[in-house]
Amino acid sequence: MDSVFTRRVLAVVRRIPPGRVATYGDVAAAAGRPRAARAVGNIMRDSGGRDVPAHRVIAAAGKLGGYGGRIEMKRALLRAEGVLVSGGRVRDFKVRRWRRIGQQ
DNA sequence: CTGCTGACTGGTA
DNA sequence: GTACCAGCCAGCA
Repeated sequence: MDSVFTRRVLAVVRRIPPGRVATYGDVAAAAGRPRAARAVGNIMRDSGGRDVPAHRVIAAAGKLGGYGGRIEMKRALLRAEGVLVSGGRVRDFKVRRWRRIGQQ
């Protein structure tokens, strides 16, 4: 069974709109634990198979972060939503970043 | 309980 | 710009 924190994190990630991205820290904050970015990463790693757009969760400063060793797939999914990636960074990160998730 | 392990982050050099 | 580092925290042995 998932812990409360895990469920909250998954719920938050599911609210990220297509074409937008959020950092592990943003998700952690939205889930109520601003400093649990690493824990969020662990949850994303184990979120395979679930109905969760984990590819929209990236690292700080627009860096891609990980994707179970399948970064190419992460880039492809983002590109399919109109999010361009170059030099290992999401372009227009500041504009595409989804903050304050949970407040609408 | 203790002690790792990370899809992390912000600070410093 | 890059590199290293301490702090962080859920999950698991």
